Amino acid sequence: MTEFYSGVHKAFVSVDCIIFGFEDNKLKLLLGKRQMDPGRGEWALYGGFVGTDESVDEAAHRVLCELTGLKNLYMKQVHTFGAIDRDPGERVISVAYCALINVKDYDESLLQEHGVQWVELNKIPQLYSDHNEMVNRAISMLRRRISTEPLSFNLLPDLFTLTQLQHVYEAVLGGEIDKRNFRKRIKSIDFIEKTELIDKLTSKRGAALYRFNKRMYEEDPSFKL
Amino acid sequence: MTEFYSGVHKAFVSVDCIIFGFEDNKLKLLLGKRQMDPGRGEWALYGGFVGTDESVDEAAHRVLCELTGLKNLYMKQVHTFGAIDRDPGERVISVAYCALINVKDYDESLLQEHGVQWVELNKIPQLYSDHNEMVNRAISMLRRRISTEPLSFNLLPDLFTLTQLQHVYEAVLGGEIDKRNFRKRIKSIDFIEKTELIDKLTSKRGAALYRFNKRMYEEDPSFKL
DNA sequence: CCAAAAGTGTTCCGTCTACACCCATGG
DNA sequence: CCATGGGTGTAGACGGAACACTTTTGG
Repeated sequence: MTEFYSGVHKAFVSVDCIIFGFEDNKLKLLLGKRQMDPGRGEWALYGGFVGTDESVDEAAHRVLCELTGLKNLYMKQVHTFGAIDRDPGERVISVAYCALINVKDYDESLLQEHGVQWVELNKIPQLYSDHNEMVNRAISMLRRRISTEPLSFNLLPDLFTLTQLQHVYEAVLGGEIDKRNFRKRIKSIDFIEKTELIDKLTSKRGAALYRFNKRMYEEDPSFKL
Repeated sequence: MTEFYSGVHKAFVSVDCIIFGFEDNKLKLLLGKRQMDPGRGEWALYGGFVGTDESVDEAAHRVLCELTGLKNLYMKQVHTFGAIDRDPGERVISVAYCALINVKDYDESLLQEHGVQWVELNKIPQLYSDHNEMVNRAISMLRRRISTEPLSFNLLPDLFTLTQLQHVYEAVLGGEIDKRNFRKRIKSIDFIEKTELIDKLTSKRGAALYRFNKRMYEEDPSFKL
């Protein structure tokens, strides 16, 4: 109940982004090699410091936007990491954020520019400091939430086929899903709308394109898959 | 990927504790009136600053121990709050922690000493700064997790009756539970052990006392209630 | 002897799971 | 014409929900 500003030390506060994307039916994340000390050259998450003129959430969105050029992406706090020596240089407390992006929205040239690349989940190297732990927590969180919140659409284009959607669930949950059971459940969900459009890219016959109706979801935000 | 220690500001980092207890078949939390500016006299959570010589998790345990005298309590990070003006004085980023304690372990005289008291969940007043939001998040987290993790035992003495246990679930989930179905499920859980002891305090007939076998749970940490 | 809490099984219903074949089309 | 992915229904198993009466004993 007591607060003394004096005699209490301050710390740097940073954000680190665990950025998931979906490509080639695989879940991937965006990693790069650190271009600064400490830890130069090590694989790491993309991050940045929280400034005076922004909240922690705003800092996370700013950093993500610096990297991707995209705003208003899905982003949720995962956990705050505060071990004394987690940063070898200074006392830095870091708030990890999980982001989901549609890989097709991502400008490829920015990958080069920021020195980051998409890495498959099962090929994640050892990362700087406690970043592997951040990734692991983000993955568990994603697995837990994907069945109760409409997250999967953030990894796909606005229009998607049911096969694509199923592949997202398979990639996140790590297992095969029965096609007929999956589609049965989807049919019972009002806010996944079938459009008149047909995707002819992935099959000769063509597959119906669906859309996530956010407005309808918000009217009745119950979800179970 | 870049980190500049220079030109980046530091912030105070604090922890705030949402402390749940179970008494009179009600879920309660420990609140007090702030004894310091800013916000002196307002209802608030108990908190403190993170020191140089401790991790954020350690700070949370230290603060909780200052208040209750108890160590090794169940404690989990809830969320980090980082709005620019959440503290009217300085830039303070606060990590909220949820703790579960057995009210009977708690020394009543400490309540007076620290100026805190047990408040029923549905009688929570308006709190200082963003503390109401912290409480709300902690409650949702508790509700979500109590069905998949063996949290309930932290709110009870080592030995408890099934009726007590059921009351904990009813208080947390907010609804009545069928006694027979509840007990059927408990019977199928190996790590909730029936002892030979009988509690004669709450009923004339006497009720069997049970115990949470932590070792057994850790061997097979699956749980669903 | 009665009030008060402990303790005990069965039936029903909805949900999840397993499973195999036909369709449309581009090359 | 055939290879490729798209699309569809049913039956059986399982788990959760509803439901009422007997037991014990202190006062």
